[in-house]
Amino acid sequence: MKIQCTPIDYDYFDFQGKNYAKIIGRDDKGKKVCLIDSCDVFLWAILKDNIGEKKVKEISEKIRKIKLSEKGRASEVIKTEIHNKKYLGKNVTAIKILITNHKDAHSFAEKIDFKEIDKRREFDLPYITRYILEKKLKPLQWYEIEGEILNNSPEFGGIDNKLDVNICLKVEKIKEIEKEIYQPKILSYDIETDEFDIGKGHIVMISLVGENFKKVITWKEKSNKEFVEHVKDESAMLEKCVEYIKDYNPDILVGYFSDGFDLPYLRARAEKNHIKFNIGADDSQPTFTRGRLTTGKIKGIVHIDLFRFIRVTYGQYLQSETLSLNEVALELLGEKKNNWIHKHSSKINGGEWDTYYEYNLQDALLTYKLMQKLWPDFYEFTNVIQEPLFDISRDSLSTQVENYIIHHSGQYNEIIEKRPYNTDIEERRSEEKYEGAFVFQPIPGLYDNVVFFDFTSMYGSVIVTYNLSKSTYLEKKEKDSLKVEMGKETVYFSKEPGFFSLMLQEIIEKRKLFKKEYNENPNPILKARSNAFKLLANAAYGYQGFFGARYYCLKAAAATAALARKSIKETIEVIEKNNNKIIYSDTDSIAFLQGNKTEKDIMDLLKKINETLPGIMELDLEGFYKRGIWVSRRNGDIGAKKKYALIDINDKIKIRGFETVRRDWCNLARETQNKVLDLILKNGDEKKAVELVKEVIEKIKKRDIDLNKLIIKTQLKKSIEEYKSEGPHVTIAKKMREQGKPVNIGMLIEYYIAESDGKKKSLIRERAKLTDEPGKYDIEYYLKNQILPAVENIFEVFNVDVNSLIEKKKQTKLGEF
DNA sequence: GAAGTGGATATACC
DNA sequence: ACTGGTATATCCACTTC
Repeated sequence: MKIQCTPIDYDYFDFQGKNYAKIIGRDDKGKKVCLIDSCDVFLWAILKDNIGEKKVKEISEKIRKIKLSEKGRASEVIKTEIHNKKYLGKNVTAIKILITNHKDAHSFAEKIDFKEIDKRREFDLPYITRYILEKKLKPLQWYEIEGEILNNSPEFGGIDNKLDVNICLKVEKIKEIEKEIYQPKILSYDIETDEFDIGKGHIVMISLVGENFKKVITWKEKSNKEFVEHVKDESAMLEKCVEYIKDYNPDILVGYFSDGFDLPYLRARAEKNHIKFNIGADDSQPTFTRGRLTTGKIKGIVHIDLFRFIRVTYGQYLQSETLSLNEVALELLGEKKNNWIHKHSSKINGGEWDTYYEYNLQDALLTYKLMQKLWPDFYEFTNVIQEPLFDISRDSLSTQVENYIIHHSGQYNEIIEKRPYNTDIEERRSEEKYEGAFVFQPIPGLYDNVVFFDFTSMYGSVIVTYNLSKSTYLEKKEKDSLKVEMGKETVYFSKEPGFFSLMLQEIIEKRKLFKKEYNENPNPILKARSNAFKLLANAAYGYQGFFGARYYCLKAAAATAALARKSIKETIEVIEKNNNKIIYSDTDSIAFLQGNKTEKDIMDLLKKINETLPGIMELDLEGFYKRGIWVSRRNGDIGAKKKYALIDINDKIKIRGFETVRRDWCNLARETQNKVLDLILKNGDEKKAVELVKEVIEKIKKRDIDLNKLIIKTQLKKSIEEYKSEGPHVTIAKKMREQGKPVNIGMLIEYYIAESDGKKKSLIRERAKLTDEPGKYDIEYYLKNQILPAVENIFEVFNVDVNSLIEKKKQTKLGEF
């Protein structure tokens, strides 16, 4: 039997003491297939230097005879092979130890403690990773698979009988083929419940959205809406839901925050109703792994929680202030959630139910559309990193970088470094922080004609150019090595290119290539591809300084920062020597005055600098700006770093660091500051802006401001009990909890500051009120703690004291009484 | 009980 | 605990006089 198919979900099982991969995929006709396959499982024993050939063979033989019997499983070494490998860039002799069961790799590693053995490695690779590496059956690519059909076969304990797939194949031959990018079958889901705590209240309705498929299943009010299906009770609703999912037979079941809410809730209610939520391809129920975050897994279907993917890998490129479904959908799709204020189902009137059903359906619809929109990104990440979609959608950035390394180490014949033990992690975490980026101390002022240069992928380029990594780090000075001075300390790196730098070089080159291709031919796939490489390039530096990394090397991270500092300072000097005044610089960018130079002069300067830059270091023109403003810090009179605003030739404004871009300031302060910056940058003076601020002050005093504009939003970053210092948002979170409102870690807590009602209340938190709590906003607070701080330093640039505006008015006002 | 200071906290920049 | 360091600013908690 020969089929064409693409692997989607990877799982594995044990049969008669051996491991087998169980892969769910689709064939070219859209049928669900299951592939059963196995691969060599092994670990490496790396020998110490200068062990004679004979001795190596002897040890190899000794290892060959090791047997284990653990957890009722007899396991043994199948064979051993002697190889010339590389480990951290050095040539080593290593014994490849093939064993019967992957789960015993750790135990074997512990048993191999001969004195001639230096290190044991690759006992900690997950089986699926090992399988993909060995068989090169990469997720979402296309293959021609030859194999034996399992049909009612007793082999593997009759596994094919238990699986809801069209074909079950025992793999014999794998051949990669070219085909179009796979478009998965997606089903999205969303639930509405009476209570927020998992499983506490009833599930009122479940919505499902797929291609030409929209459903809301409910046991509450009947409806004439064609998409609403009414059943008799919660239990029947859950069973109907299972039926629809099985019927639709998706590759991907997607929700928004579904790891933390929808899926565990469904599972909990099924349990309460004594039924099975058996949506797995083998009729199993979803399972949950309890880490810091709950993760919901379904056999044979890739469960994706879009929120998680967006938060770790995608969020940094979004403008949205929260990563709520509403905001993300608005930004990426231009669509919103429907309006609905959550109520217990007992408090909903008959006529309101249709609104509720539509609201629920819209959420699933948005989730479905978002999944489609982000599919190119999921696909490209999977393609580049080569781990299964399930992991790609949840892994942290460091893990993504690490998996990229693992799946590309073969090119370098490298034995993969081990994961750090807890003792290693403890030690790493206790290491002193190193000096990071250079930030130029700006002088407050309004500047005309500002030019911005920046380095492309600066840290990545530094790592590649200077070859900075764990494998190239030298314990002591060697001849022809690179010397890096970092304050008191001096470190050395080999000039022999290391595999980490080579890999990163490839990543940066591909990023440049795909970016260029995208610019010539803009399409979502090229954008996603370029983005995937950009993300890896940017994360590689942080990875080397991350305590959990296999290829952790704090010295390399410190040297990267040191050489980046050196590089930017030297570039600053060149620009200064060209008679251009430096205004600002942060990490990889430099702002300076164009002065009397033409744009061509500036481009020539850029070209000249690039000619002298080493390796793959590259300086780019970020832009020409008509005007820019830098202000002073609120306490102290020096210029504030990381805070400036620019206007370009097309009157487009770019704001960095100001309150305008901070979500923990009330909208009135943000809007006012934004308008002030706009007026100043456009007009080149402050006069109109002063008038504007006066008006706002008057409005506040007259209580003419809508409360919505005064709401302050602060994120609850940990549980209420963990706070040592109780800020206003924590007090409000406490109140919300008392009122039975949902309070979760990560939530934005909303409140406003009210006038104290009689008793003296010196603390701000004592005056903080919930948005729906009646009260009068505190005029003084909003003037002195919101509006003034937001504009004071901007006007200071023009020697205008806004403080006096408030005080003066206040006196006249007092005089009136 | 006001004033000053350091710590805790949140958020942004790159 | 789940990439790094640099920086601003608020509000609380505590000390001091």
